[in-house]
Amino acid sequence: MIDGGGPRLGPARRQEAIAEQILARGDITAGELAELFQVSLMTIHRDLNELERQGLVRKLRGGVTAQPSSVFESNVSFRERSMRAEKEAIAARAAELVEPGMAVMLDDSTTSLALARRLEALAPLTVVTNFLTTIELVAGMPGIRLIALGGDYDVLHNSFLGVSCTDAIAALQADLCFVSTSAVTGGYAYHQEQHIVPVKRAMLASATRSVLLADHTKLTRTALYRVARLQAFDRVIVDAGAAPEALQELDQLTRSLDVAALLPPEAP
Amino acid sequence: MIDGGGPRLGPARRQEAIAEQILARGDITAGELAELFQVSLMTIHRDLNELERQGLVRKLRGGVTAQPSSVFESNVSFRERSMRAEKEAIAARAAELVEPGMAVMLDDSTTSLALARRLEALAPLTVVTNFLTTIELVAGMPGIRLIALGGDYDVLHNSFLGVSCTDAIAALQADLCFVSTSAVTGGYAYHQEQHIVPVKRAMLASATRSVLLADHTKLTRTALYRVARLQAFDRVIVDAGAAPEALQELDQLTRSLDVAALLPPEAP
DNA sequence: GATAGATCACGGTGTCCAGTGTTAAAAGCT
DNA sequence: AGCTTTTAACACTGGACACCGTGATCTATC
Repeated sequence: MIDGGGPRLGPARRQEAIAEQILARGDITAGELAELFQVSLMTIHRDLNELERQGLVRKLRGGVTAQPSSVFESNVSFRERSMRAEKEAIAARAAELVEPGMAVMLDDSTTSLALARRLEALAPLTVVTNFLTTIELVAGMPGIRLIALGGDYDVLHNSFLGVSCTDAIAALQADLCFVSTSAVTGGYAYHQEQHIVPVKRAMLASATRSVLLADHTKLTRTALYRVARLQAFDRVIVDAGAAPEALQELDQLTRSLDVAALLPPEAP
Repeated sequence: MIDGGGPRLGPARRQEAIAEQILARGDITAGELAELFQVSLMTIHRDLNELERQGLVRKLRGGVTAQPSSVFESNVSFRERSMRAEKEAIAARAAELVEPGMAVMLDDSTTSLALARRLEALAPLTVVTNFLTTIELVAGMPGIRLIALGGDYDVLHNSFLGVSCTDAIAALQADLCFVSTSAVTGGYAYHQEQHIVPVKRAMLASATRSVLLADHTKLTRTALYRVARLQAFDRVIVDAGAAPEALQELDQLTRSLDVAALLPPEAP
């Protein structure tokens, strides 16, 4: 009983809820979903097509099943909406490290994106990134010099990767680089996807100082590919939602740990 | 007497007309413009701020004057609207040279952009470009692999330039590259701006075959910086609006000339 | 300081488009 | 074939946003 006749959700929210429902139950029919969310069958089909395109579910005649992959690296717009407060808190703290005149490097994470939004106030600044979303954002900021990192375009992350990208990074030297990974455990930062790893490593190598950004959910997770030791980062920033024991352990393993307090919810 | 009480123009059109007016007269007051275009003073000021941001005019107290630069390299959205039919004709002809499976390189010109719009139908394909507008467009095309060329972001062209860009180009090899320049005269292709030149040259060097795209207005114009000999291009495509004698002369100077007939105006 | 010019802040208005439903046609299954 | 599920096509709608004007406020120039 997820939805007891509550207010209509936007399509994005509804698709999340549908995915959740499918992930939990394993499978379901389109008709059930239509009933559950009080929308037409057509709308459900459209949602399912979208979720299938994202690789989260499989449609078959008569219903839909969860994609049997254990990997769950969701797409940009989804990641963008989750942990928003935590990301903002981390971004705010990260912004304190940036001073006018610096060249900062940002990776293709939504946490970095949150940081990018705060950079206009710190102009003049040079921003280097391989994240198309950030590129489009920063391109509109007066006073900020933008250097884009090219490479093979990756739909899922909306960013540029591959050899061209790492080569381009190697030819630069930034004052400060901000990187986020999908998991942080046992003194190492991990990432779910292999092809992202060399890019993040190249960024670390081409920056004078580097900072790891990780919301607290990353601390209890694990992922397949090792990116770097935590000691490789000059600083690690997490939000205050983490368990005390996790923070304590982390503090032992990092050169400098920063716990960002959650900000009061903004009043638009 | 530009506007005799005709229908209200959209802001873009009006700003063009204002620029034209200023370019012709040298200077004018905000009040006169408000009267001329039948809009409020505030709107005129907003238009003038925009034109000033684009570097076309200079505002001073009591009026506005033309920017004394002879250069008139207008911005993307302006270029996009001019010579539309010609660009489409050229793009259509250029698309005939592209075959599925190829890797094609596109420069930061609106003519190339028109070509990019036609590429989805020719998938699978690899597209390489430094033009942010094209990047955003192609990123949404399934079946097309996109390789972005990074570099220093240039607001005016909405593209990436500089050493990082030429380096990235040099590391690649495309089957076919499409380039456009601001002027074509006396056996050479010229461009108005210095920092664009190395990028176009790098593209020529990194492509097996190269094509120059030029609408007929380029043939009677000239620009400061020499990009390359016309002989350096395997093919030159112009639209049918060119003067016969100009075409004849051009034919002598190019390896292979292609005159694209204007398409019938599309019926949306 | 007086005045004309420029900007700011707010609210109104029209347009555009994402999102949705309906109906009809197509495609699978039994 | 007969049914169900899925897709295609079209029209509607509500909200977002661009655009513009009005009046108040700020600023330069005399």
